[in-house]
Amino acid sequence: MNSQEIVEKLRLELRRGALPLAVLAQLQEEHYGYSLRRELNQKGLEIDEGTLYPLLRRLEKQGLLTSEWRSDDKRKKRYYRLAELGQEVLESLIVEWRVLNDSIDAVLKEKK
Amino acid sequence: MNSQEIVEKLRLELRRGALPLAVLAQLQEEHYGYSLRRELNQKGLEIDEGTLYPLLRRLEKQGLLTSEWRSDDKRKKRYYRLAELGQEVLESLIVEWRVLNDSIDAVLKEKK
DNA sequence: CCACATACTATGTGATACACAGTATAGAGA
DNA sequence: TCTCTATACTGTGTATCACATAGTATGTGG
Repeated sequence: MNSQEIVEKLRLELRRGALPLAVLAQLQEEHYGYSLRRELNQKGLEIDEGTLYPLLRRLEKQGLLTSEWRSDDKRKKRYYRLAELGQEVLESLIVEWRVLNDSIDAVLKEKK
Repeated sequence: MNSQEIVEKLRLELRRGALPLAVLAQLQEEHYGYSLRRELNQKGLEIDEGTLYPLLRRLEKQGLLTSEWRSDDKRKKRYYRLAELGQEVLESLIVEWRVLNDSIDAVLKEKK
């Protein structure tokens, strides 16, 4: 395994944990899977379909999201938005994110 | 599963990806496992022994760290420090960390 | 009419943090 | 001396989850 591959793998791990946070935060506005993916992509968070859809189902199963099949134009889409529980969880997660950031900053500050 | 448990699980996932980054960054100074753990704990990054030691071995196996058994005082300890490859990887990871931060900030900024 | 974007589903795999348990030494206080 | 705690590391099993890959199906522009 070369250095490039190692970095790539660590990069994936790094993003992995941040995905639920990003998804929850983004779903303060209603989105369907595809538009959510586009939105996150634009903000620099590439997320595979095979990652996003199961994640959405998982978060819904946990009661953090609600969803609804609708056909606004012609196609049927599953629209997701943050549930009340999701809002609470999101707020806690944001706090955790800040804490984590401070910790990492503390480690990086020393020598960098 | 209640809201508390969900948050806790997501929190773990969040930190998970950041651990290699923190470990690599901290090992710009030499440390043995125990002192490394103490150091990270102080900075707010609690890391289990069962997580840290395997992680160290993995990073060494990938050539990012070098280690050496030594008995400075009485006890024998395995001292770790960043290898040259580790330095490169660390620098890339820091860049990725900043990118991720910007992305998350972009998502959070909208409504929070 | 056909290539492409859209929109979602399904399955298998590999990586890995953590739980839990175990081994062993050193130092301090009773 | 005995025991307790901190130190220091190893080993095994499990659950979770992102990703790879493939498949289904519909709308749209040329």
